[in-house]
Amino acid sequence: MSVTREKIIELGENLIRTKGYNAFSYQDISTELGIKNAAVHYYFPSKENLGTSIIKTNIQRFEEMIDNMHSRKFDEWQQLETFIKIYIKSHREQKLCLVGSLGPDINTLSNTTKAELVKMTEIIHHWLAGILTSGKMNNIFSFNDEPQNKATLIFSCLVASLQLSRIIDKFDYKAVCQSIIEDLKP
Amino acid sequence: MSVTREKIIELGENLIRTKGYNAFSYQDISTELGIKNAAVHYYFPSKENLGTSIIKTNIQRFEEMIDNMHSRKFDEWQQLETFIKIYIKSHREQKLCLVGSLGPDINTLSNTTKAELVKMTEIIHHWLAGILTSGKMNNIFSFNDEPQNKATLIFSCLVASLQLSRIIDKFDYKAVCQSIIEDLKP
DNA sequence: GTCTATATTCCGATAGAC
DNA sequence: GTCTATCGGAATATAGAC
Repeated sequence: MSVTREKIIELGENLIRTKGYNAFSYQDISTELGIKNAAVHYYFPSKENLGTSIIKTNIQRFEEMIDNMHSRKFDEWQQLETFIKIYIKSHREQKLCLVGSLGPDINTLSNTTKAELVKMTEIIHHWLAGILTSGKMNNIFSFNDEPQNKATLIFSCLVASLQLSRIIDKFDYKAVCQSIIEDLKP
Repeated sequence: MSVTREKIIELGENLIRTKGYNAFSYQDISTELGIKNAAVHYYFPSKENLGTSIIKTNIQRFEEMIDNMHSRKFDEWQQLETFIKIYIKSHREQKLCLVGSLGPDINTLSNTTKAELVKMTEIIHHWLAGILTSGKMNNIFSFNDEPQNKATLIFSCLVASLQLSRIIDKFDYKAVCQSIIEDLKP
């Protein structure tokens, strides 16, 4: 695996999460790397190709995190907090998450890229609903809603609060996260 | 006020809410109207100009709705439900709200357009925090959080659930809205 | 295998016709 | 006042050089 290829994936992801998919160009990436924009096409023939690869990389990273938490026997609270920490980091870096940045552009994505975005979003949503279900069963979490629905509410809050925090002045992202946590306490 | 001008505003708003700001072009609008793309530039010299006007129109519409609810003496529940109905309509039409579609693109907007988006978002957020505050004082709503923070949570849920509903299959948007409402009941 | 020169298309925008 | 012909530039992408 080429180093340039990895750098392109990383730069591309950051560009999507700061400027958006339809606003960044191969030029943005090539300039940063000190090469011509066409060189990027060698690694990723088309933009759709790059977009899909970026999402695939993220899915892989997410699944590795899940595996890691399982092997370390994290309970539901630890898992949720690890997940939320990803968002707090995004907020600190003034970036959106991939779902929140690509989601609004879904109607402009190719079928393969769209399919990958759907896959990623459903994996995260399904995982979140899973820990909410088992956490509720073990009386670690307390809430009335259907876990599926509660997962949607929490996921939505995390995603859109990142978006709002870049718009609204003096936005307290950590307070939002704290509310999500408090709300689940028995 | 020209009819063409109004149609451009309407088409532009729909394009932003379906494809996103950086994905639509003056061509999209002019084709729909059966004119040349340059004709659109007569009404809106630049895209930034059109974007700003679209947001201004939305702010006006929102403020008229608020005034209307006040003059009809809507209580906090009626106001909240009227607000949520806007989102249910957006969901039915498979469109995002303006904040949820323009928000992720904020770093690509001109200063004037950005300022207008900030204004619109803060107006909505501030209004929502307001009815939550008075609703809590009058024991019409029940929640522990700071109203400001609760407003963020609810606003975020509405915004991002629209985004997620276009990605995730069999997404129950009304259930999300119902949860928001249930959660506030005393 | 890695990258550059170059083509093509489309975008936003101006100048000017009616 | 309303719209069209047309420009300059940027975006994605191909063909081919090293």
